[in-house]
Amino acid sequence: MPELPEVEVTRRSFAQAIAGAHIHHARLGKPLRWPLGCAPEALAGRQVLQVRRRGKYLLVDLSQGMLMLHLGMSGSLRFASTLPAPGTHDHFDLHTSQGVLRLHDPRRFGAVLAVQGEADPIAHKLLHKLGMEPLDPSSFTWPRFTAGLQASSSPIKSVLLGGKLVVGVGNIYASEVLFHSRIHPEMPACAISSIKAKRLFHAITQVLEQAVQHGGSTLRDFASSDGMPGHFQLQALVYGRQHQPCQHCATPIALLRQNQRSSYYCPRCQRA
DNA sequence: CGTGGCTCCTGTTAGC
DNA sequence: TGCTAACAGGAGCCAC
Repeated sequence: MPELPEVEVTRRSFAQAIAGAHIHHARLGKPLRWPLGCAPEALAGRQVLQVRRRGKYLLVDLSQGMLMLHLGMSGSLRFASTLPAPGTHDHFDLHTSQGVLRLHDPRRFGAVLAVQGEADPIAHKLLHKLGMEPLDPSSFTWPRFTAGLQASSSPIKSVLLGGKLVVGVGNIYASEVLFHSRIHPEMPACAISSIKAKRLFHAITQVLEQAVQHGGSTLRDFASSDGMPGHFQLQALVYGRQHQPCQHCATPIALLRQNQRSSYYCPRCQRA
């Protein structure tokens, strides 16, 4: 379900409420992408310190070690003082002194990992290769961005989705951001002009930031952890709009497949 | 070593 | 209307 804005909105919706909570017990449902890494009983007694985010991972710091949560394609979190009995797609519950944190994930591409910390081999393997944080100006800088583009001959759409240069841009926002910067999705990253690269750099920040501010959603079924649905203020300009007129030039939006993912673009505004 | 394809799983939708 | 097939917001892994 989630790209960076949805993950960040989810984080903000329960980070304060869960901070300081003591874990009573944890419950697992069906297997997720990876095993938890410890017996659920081993989490009892630990305290939740804070919730951070790295890329699309949520990092729940505990008094001992941390939990890494990933929502995959279809995951969502709820945090409430009480929740109904778990349904078929509720695969992780963390009962605490301040409420229950629940992962709902029909497709089960998501994950909950109990690790020692960021230096833990498993955590390190997943986190160390992640690219720049687009909403952190000290991480996401123009020199690094343009150097990264120069270093790859892959199509720009693949580079954005790859997460090695910048994290958090998923399939929807990749199309949106390329439309905003008027770059064809198949353009090799290293062939993008400096002008267009600069537009892309700013579009990534602006589009993601705006999405966070508006409650996170071009997504159909997104809801934050308090159950509030996304507002849909943020209409996608190209994603999912094949055949519909481009908002700038009225040319029908086109669809192409790259690495088994759909890319939507305006063939006129985003000429190669 | 960079790159692209495959894979995990279930629910929804498009097309016949 | 009903069945089937294609497709869906991610990303690690493994062949080239």
